[in-house]
Amino acid sequence: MTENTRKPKDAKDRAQVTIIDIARMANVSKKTVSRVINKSPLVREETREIVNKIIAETGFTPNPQARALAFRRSFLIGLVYDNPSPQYVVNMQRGILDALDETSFQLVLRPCDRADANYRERVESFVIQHKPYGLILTPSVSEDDELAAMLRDRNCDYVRIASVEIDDASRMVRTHDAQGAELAARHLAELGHTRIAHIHGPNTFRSTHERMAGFRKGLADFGLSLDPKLTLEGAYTFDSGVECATRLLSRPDRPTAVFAGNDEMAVGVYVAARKAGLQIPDDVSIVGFDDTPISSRIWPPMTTVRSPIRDVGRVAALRLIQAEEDEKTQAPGAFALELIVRESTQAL
Amino acid sequence: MTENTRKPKDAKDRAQVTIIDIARMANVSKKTVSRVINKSPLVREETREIVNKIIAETGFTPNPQARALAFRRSFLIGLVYDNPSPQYVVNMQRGILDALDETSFQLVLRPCDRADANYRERVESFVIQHKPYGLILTPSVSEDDELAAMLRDRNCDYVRIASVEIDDASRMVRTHDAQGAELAARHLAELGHTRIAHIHGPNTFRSTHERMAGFRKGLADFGLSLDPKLTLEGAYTFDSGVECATRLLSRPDRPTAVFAGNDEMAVGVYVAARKAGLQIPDDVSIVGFDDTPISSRIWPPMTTVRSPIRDVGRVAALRLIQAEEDEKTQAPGAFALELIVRESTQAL
DNA sequence: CTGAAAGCGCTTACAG
DNA sequence: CTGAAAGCGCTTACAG
Repeated sequence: MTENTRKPKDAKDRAQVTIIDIARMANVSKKTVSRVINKSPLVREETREIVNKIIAETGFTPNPQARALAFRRSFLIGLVYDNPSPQYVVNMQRGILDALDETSFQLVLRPCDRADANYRERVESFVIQHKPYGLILTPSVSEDDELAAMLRDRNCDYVRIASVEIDDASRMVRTHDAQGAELAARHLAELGHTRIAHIHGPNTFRSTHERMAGFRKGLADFGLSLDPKLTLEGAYTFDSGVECATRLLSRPDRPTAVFAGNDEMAVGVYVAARKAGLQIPDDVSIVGFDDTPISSRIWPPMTTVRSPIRDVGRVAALRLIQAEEDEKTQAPGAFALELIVRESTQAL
Repeated sequence: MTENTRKPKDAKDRAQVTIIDIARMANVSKKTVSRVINKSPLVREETREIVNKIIAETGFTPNPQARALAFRRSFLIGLVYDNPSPQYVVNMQRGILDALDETSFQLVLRPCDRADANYRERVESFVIQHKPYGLILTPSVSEDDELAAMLRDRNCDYVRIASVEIDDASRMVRTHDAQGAELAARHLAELGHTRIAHIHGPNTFRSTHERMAGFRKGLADFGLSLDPKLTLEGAYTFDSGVECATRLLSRPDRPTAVFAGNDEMAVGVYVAARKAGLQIPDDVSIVGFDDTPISSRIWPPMTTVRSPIRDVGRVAALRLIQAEEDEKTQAPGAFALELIVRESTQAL
């Protein structure tokens, strides 16, 4: 092996080990090394072992820039999001990073703004320029069929996270929002509430309708229904939660329970309740959605629907980076939600 | 120009425009185009204009993978963080993305865990493999001199965000934590508080000592000092805030005000106060640090020290991507903090 | 199952 | 100020 030693290119002997070095040491062509790296089946098992051994010994890792150039595809996974809740984004990032850890894929952030008329073009430019390995789309951008069509057209792999099946199963990771909202409804009904308000998200979001439909279904099981006068459209933001709740709680027939479409708005309901001099849960029960950290930090701790966002992110990333064969042994493509009962709800 | 038209490589005529196409159209060598792209001064102004015009017309953008391979340096900016507060991370990301928007730099996430014995090696592997254009280090990893030394050794550019000058000015973005904490102390002293508790961060963090020193100084201006019995070490986490505050608030000589080293812990103080049956701010005033979103969402809204994290992120990113000449006209390398007075503090 | 040639789209080092 | 050659470290397409 000493005869293969190359003169170091700099004083610190940090000349990068390349596929050529490995090829020389293994007495094969660099193409064969490339085949081993890319797990091609067209390599004799014995050859593969020799090459892998040398790769392990030298600590060689292929240069991602060179691979990207030759592959015409980079090793970046783009997270495309347009989400009012920072916590959702952070949890999603964690899940994706869980999956990318120890791989040579990198997570790249692509926030966007659906209100921006050029937002699809911006994503498209990114795709054209950086040729990401794949994109993960979170609600509500995940619901944009035009965006998805553009990506297919551009031959860019993607996974859509959504509460409804809006694409091929292989390109979807689903969260069963309706079922989660149903749990919330049943919980409130079981506690004896009948005058129940719902502050939902923007009508342009699929999740809004999913959650509302599930909530309705849960109520219906107890012979209850959603009073239109107690059903308000929020914006999934804290401020909109405060505003809607202020209106609801000042009504003469004030609701005894409020189900908010996400935690951000639910926290807004807390503040509106306090400002109105109401006690939680004595005067009003509150249920949120997402189980973001704030729900357990606020007082009283909030009953909410847990969406396993981190798991969702992990599975979405695995979808993109795993070979098709592995995919069969893989995690589920849909996640059930669970109700986390804390202290913001109580029997009437 | 028609004679330069190349046969499209695929049906959709999406063969990428390359530097060669531009060179042909401009009647120069590709090297000259390269010089224009890289803003080399060694190009005649007239030539530069012609080339730039054609670049603009064709919408050409140089392939980042090819550039990275040739440059031996990628266009990725890595955010290296090990921070207990998700909000800090999100705000930092936003600021960095503000700066990278419309450039061809991409933000890549590199969370790490200082408790992991191999954490420096992990960062090092990333640097060796991906050759990032630069790294942004946030507290507390930014305080690790060994990490910085490794990066210098590896010729990897970086910016450290910290509350004290621990590196060359060009590699630092500072937040004046001490000065911010001083504002908090003066505020509480002016309100007439004298039995003031402080829950600080881990002793291993520089920010802990900066904030504590500033707080002490502010108190001293009013002839007050920090009682060691009312000074507890937290972990910058919500749970540690609850725990420390529970101990403080159950003392016979219960403090009338608590200054927490960050918002996360301050929110823990809220919960401990409520559990102890105390009213905020009537029974106890609370001041946090960071002005993360939760501080304005919680009830009563929290008085806290605002750290312009997003701005800090933006400036840190600009430091990395701007040419040296631009740097002179650039934003400041240090940020003052401000006290946001809300409703969690009141006169004794 | 394996390899030699050409190429991915840029930049460096050298020459003029 | 400009360019021809070689190279960055891989993979594709082809051949055997």
